[in-house]
Amino acid sequence: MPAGAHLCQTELPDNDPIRPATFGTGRTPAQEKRCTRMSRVTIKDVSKAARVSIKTVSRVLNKERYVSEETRIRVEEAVAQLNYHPSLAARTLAGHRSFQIGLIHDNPSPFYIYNMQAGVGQRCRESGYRMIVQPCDIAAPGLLGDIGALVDQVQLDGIIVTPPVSDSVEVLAELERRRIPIVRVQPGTDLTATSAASIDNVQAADDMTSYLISLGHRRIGFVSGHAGYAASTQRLTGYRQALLRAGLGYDAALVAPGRFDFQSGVEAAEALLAMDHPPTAIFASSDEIAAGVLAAAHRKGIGMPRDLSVAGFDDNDLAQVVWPPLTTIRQPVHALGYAAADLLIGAADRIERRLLAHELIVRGSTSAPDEG
Amino acid sequence: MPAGAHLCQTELPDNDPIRPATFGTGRTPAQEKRCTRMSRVTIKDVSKAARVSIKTVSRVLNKERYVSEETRIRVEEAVAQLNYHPSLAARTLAGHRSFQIGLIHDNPSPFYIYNMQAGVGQRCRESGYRMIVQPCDIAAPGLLGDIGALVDQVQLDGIIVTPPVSDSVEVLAELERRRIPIVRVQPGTDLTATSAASIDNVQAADDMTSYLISLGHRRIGFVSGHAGYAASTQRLTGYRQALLRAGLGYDAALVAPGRFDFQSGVEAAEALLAMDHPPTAIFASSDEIAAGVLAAAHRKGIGMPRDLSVAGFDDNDLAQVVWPPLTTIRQPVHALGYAAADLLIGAADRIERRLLAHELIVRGSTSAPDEG
DNA sequence: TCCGCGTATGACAACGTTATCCTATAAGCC
DNA sequence: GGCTTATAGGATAACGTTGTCATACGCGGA
Repeated sequence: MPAGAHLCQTELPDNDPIRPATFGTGRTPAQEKRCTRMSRVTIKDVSKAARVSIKTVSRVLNKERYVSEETRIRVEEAVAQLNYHPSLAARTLAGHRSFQIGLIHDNPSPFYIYNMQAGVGQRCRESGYRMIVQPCDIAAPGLLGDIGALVDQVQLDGIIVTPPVSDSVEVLAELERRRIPIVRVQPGTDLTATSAASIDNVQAADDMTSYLISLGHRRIGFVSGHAGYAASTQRLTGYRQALLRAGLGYDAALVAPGRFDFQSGVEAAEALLAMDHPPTAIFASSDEIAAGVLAAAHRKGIGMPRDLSVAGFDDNDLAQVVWPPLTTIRQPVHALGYAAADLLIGAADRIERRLLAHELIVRGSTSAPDEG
Repeated sequence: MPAGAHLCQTELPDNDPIRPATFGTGRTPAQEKRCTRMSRVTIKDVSKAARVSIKTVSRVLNKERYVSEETRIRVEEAVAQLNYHPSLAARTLAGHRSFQIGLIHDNPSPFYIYNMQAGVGQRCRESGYRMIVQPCDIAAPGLLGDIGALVDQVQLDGIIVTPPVSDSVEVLAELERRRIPIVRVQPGTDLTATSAASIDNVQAADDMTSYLISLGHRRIGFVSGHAGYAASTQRLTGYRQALLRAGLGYDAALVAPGRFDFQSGVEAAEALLAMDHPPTAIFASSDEIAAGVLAAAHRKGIGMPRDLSVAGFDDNDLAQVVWPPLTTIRQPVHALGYAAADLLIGAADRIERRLLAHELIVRGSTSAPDEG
């Protein structure tokens, strides 16, 4: 895949009489260089055009001090005129910044990844950084090696880790050994170890549960998320906390295990709805799970929200697409990504935690329970 | 964000008596280097450990010829033992390859992006490439400049462009000026201009339409995709072609404009179902649109599939989540991404077109029309 | 006048690889 | 034996930036 391999065709004809096959080319290295026409515009070209040294061009590019207004303008004009873009590789090699940050994820939700990337990408663009996305499998044996290789090879300026990788102590240790700035999204453990961007999952689950209680529900089922995620535990905690505060008591039989996906929602709903005293409302730990609950209820011919209220968590695209549309908690995923990138790029080197606001979104999937 | 700024603390105490503040350090550059403990493992360290020259190490890393088995093993052992990872920046600067490929998209479907990235990412990992993801806005004024900057700065080895950017002549021209290998996903125009990975949209839409006809439907509505996408036109062509072949005739009144999203499906369905002679089946150009059609039909109390059959296109997660689950065309998005990356990394420099197979998936949203 | 200091600029050595050229050895052939 | 050829490996110059240090100038104060 040598991109420019064919560019120099015309310069050295094979039968060049000056060049006997057994000896050198008879040219100085400078002459040899390469076909100049297509070659890259470098800082040298800019420095010539602006009649300054390359160091001065470098100073302008990096907004360093001690450059006169007049010189700065001359350099900037040359840059624009030549359409010059500095080589990231050279900057990385010479300086100690690569202008690249990594985004590591092993997350089954396309919505989450998509919005996270959009947020990170936006912040990157604002400061001329590049985003290297590395999907991974948290259970794969080579995970640590892969991540280490990424950091070492690319010389990342920082790295963003999303759940559930954000709570892997092995990954965290591997990154810390490399002294690279880390930002975790929604970490559940070691909250002071790194910078982080989060929402308050406990409070959010409490809000939703309280809302269902306020509608008049007394038996509220809960479908938890995947075991490896801190958010799963936190949301369960919020659910329980709201029940206890309302004096309703916590019944473990009303809690079904889920895995943040549709199928687990179907299975959990089938189990909950088969109980002698089925719940009048089910609070699912994600919109995907809630969609599964809806499907299971549809299949049983249960009218919603009249005979069963269903609530989700996330407010991704799914929430408005299913029928009935989901009452859910809006999680600001785009803003989480933006904040995470900002903690790497914009914030100083210190550890900081950003807590973003969630929001209760009421749609058609919940109502007061039917009397009878 | 200087990652390693604090690493050298212990080496040069401020009151170092050997170093008067006004003069140099009195050390040779080599001594000055930096604290060796934390510094990067380089090819030099490997060459020392393996007792060969750095060039030989380079040869082993790049699998070049003329290295004896014995030497190769010694080098590989040293690499493993030192946990050496070559600097991408240095390789890029010195060689003609950056081992990075770009993925450009402006696509509203998280599912599409997610699977595309997974496919591209998998192929990249297999060959040690990195994937730089650049979301963009095809209508933004700075688009061309952004893409040019990406290619120039990072010195990408190749670039993958997904719809609708894959049909932007401006973007294509900008990339071709830079002589960078391009692979387009699902291009609709200039098919011989670049390598490409596609499915046969016309045939797929024909397949679905023919299937609906085979069920007994005679009035089949169609909701098209967004105007800027080649796939929109192609799918409409397939729909029309199947109708004409079956002798049913093409009725433009049965075609409603859509935009590949849920809301446009709702609007299109409302229009189609308000006709005097509403269609007995609606073929939507995407699963998102189909979900909108389902929602609109639910709202009108229409029983599905009994009173209305609905078909989608893509077979993304949505198709199994909505009620009833969608009959749709499976588009191998992951495989498209893998193929696209493979065309850059694995294939020679020539232009090649890969056509991947689609599949008709029958689920509960379609049936024979109700007689009456 | 001389020194010191802040500002503005340049020369040149890194940075860690690959590419080019060169040398050394061993094998094969006349 | 001498020549060529294939194999193996080294020395050194790029690559395009940033970092370090040196230098030049102008100005205020001793």
